[in-house]
Amino acid sequence: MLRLHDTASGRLEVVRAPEGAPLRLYVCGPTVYGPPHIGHGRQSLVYDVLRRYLEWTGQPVHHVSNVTDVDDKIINRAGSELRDWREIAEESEQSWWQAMDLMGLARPDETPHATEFIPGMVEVIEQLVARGAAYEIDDGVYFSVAAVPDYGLLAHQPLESLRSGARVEVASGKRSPLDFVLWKKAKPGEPSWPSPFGPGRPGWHTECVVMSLGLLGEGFELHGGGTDLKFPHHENERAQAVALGRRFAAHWMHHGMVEVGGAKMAKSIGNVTDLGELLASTDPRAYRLLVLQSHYRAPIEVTPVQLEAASQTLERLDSLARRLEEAPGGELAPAADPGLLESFRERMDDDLDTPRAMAMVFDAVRLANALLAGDDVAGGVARGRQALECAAAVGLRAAIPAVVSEAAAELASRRDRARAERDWAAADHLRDELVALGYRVEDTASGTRVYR
RNA sequence: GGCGGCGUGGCCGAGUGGUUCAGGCAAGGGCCUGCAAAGCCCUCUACAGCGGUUCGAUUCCGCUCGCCGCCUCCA
Repeated sequence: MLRLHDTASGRLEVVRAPEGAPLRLYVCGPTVYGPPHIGHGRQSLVYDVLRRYLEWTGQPVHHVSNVTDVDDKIINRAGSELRDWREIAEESEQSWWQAMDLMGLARPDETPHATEFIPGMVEVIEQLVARGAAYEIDDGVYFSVAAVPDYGLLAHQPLESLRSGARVEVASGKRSPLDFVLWKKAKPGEPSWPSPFGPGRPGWHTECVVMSLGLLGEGFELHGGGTDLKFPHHENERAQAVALGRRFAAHWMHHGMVEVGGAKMAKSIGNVTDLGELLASTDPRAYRLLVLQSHYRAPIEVTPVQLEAASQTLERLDSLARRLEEAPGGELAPAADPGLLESFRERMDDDLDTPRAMAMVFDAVRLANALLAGDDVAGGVARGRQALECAAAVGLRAAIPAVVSEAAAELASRRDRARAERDWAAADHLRDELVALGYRVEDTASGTRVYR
């Protein structure tokens, strides 16, 4: 039974779908105005892990994640590059999915685009105006936070204290500095859609309300996103739903930021590492492992040193997989002792304690290796398979050794013959040849093992 | 100013009121091996500081110092 830290209550809460139904998960996706950075990568990994884990336990998931494809940032970039805003959005989204595929992420079941839901958003805005929760002024339609008695629930601050800290300028006509724009009236040259308030485009906070409720339904189980979205984005989503009289997310989860030298990585600060860059230079699994080795709510540093350490760790997983593949009688290994799988689930169910879960996995890896090296091969295989299964449950797959070329296989068997004849010079020479071909060479009880 | 979080061994990074432990990386020693690689074993015994509670605190409470996040766009 999964329990997660719920941002709304501040406590661990059981997150559960109705019997037999998929667990409905909504995650705030990217605004596509540039290539994804490693912070986006972490986010996608966190929810990929959650989703895979749930599915592994037999709980299906209905995962929706939006794509904000119309927004000031996109429009501004289009303006400065003298290009069509749609082109920016499309190309940025492409690079997004490219990176996600490279990371081995299961795509969300649905990826709604803001521009596809504008009529629905206009409808919601009209309803909010009709209910007195929104008002129109010169430049747009604004939501009145005063209309929601428990505004500040996610921020854990009363309206008054949020207002006193507000750094945002009071737009002319806004009733409260915290009021936020629902509909932006178009200026000349800006993309626009028709509405009763004149041509314009929606503000950012409305799309997620319309898409999540529309695609998942009221009271969907879980809404996620970066901790920086708690306020105001998620607060404002929720405020709209409340003002509409609709049940919104039952639970909220927020993941921590990627930091650089202790400071949040953000495009606005300029300390951003491109995700594509990282994936080009590292085994993408290393980033997944790095994410798994820290808790999702904690901030993480992603440095070359850490990625290198993670890659080394991965090598333990991969070498175990090679060993299992060759273990004599592996097919006859006894059924896995459920002990590890049970404790693994316990750790995961406790607010996705992936660091401890991973510690258990690597503990099991070590134990499996010890058994395999000793006289309990069957036990080692069973234990090893458990370890690999747990890793796979969170999307971490041991590398499947590349198919060895005929030439390499020939070199390997010649080396075995040389070794049998104790012709070490020839054996070492053959090993060098294999290495030159890009293979790694290990000796095993059954002879030379080559892999890439 | 308000709200929230953090400070752990050479590095990263978990966790807990008390016997033995996170885990990984790195380092050193050993085993195995013709050598190497992989693997296994051992070593490296830390919890910012100061008080308090307690039979006992890294873990609870208070204070101090340092750092960070949110309150504006942001994953």
